Amino acid sequence: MKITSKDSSKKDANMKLQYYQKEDQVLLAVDCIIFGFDKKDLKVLLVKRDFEPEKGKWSLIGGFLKRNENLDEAANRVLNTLTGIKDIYMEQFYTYSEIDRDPGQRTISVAYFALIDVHSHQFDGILIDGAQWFKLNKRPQLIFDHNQMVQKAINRLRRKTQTKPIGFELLPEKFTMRQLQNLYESILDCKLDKRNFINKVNQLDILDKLDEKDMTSSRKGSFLYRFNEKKYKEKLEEGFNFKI
Amino acid sequence: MKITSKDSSKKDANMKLQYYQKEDQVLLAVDCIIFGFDKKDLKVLLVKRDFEPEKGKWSLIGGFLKRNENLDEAANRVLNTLTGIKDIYMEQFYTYSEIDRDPGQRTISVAYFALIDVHSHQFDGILIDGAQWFKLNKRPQLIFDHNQMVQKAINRLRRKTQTKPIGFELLPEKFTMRQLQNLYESILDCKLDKRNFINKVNQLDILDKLDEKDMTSSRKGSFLYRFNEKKYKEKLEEGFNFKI
DNA sequence: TATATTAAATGTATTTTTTACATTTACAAA
DNA sequence: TTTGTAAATGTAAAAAATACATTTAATATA
Repeated sequence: MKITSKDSSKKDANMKLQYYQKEDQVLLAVDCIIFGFDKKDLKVLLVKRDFEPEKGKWSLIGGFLKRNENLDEAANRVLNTLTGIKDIYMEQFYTYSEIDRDPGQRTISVAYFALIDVHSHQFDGILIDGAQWFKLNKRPQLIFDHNQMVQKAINRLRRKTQTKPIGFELLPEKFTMRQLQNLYESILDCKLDKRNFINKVNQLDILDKLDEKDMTSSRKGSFLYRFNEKKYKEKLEEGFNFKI
Repeated sequence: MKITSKDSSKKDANMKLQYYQKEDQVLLAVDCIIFGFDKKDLKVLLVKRDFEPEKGKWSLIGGFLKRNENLDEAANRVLNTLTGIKDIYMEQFYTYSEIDRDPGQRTISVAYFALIDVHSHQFDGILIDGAQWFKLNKRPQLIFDHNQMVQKAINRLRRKTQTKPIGFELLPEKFTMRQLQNLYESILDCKLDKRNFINKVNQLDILDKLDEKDMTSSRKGSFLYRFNEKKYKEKLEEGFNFKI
């Protein structure tokens, strides 16, 4: 019975092949640039590759697309399998297709970037073997075209965080203004004026100021804020534009 | 001899397959959103599909990636084969991978948008059978996820033309200020103030004002301008940012 | 050759946004 | 109670964006 069912599924697959039979097929991979933010530094999660070719070298987290999933699903599966992480912000940004980009075999790779809160509980210590966080400007050389991918991801992140409120994905749910400023300073790689930054963020009017304070950074303590997504979406409908 | 040579090339192909043998392979397509600008209207070039499935319906121009080319090459080849157009501005922007997006067979499609000068000589009359320009807001329903692709391409075009001087790709080499303004008005779908627009463009200081006038639009005639790419690139190096 | 017509060309005052910048405050630790 | 430390706060100046009306150059026509 099992064999029969396998056969019939194969037949289905074959029937679907009727239209474009003569075309070349290729391997499709996904690679993920995983960004994290720790104190004042933007970081990227890399792994030591544990299979050939280029075994032992630093690499992005990646894997192959399977027949029964779309690319977003593949990216999430790969990420989850290799790191245990799930339900995080992820976005496809470019597809790499140079013929010899992967010496193992002709492979086209669709690159994603992901944003995670490094201090979230799903992380607590558990980084898989061979995975390591690197400060962006201290990252090692990567295999294939992965360096290029990281650079393009940084550019995209830089652009997008200025017009969409995705930066909050890199922070804990509750954060101080100073943390938010540090985040933007590290992403944009520049110094920002403290007062102007706070004024600007307050004008956006999409954060809730909490009654809690973070006491780790000073005697006085600094108020915690939380991104109010509902409010943001309401304002969007009214034509509001996020802009840092 | 021919057979031998074929065999050996097959062997080479097989040798390359050693690393990722068990992974699924898929068809990779490219689809092109070709934008043109005519008088006051942004347009898109569509074709009546002449093969199954969905034969006879309106579609983007597309084709399959071949083993011996990268995606940019595929996009250019497909465009050239189907329309005769070559050497134009083209940019990859998103990869579509829903499992049933193409009922013919599982196909992942990498979408490109292209910008052309509708009045350039390589066009002179010769539009292939079944191809037709449509005003953006009067375009027909398209097959598969092509409507989605066009919408995303428009968004990308809108964003990018505001920060990069790619709009000129849609105009003839020499153009009037009014044509340039019409172009931006149609891309951004809004009215712009004539004097402010001219002032802003002049401040950018990347156009050459020619001694020629275009006499078709008025008795007085209006001066022709030309984008000075060299000047633009020099200014870029000095930290200049294009912004309309 | 004078007149009419049409779109092109031009500048400024006002408003809004961005920038630069220094003092006081709240709390914990000594 | 004093001290040290980062947090909190507001305003004036500069720059950028906006709103807006008249004159001009050329052809066509009377």
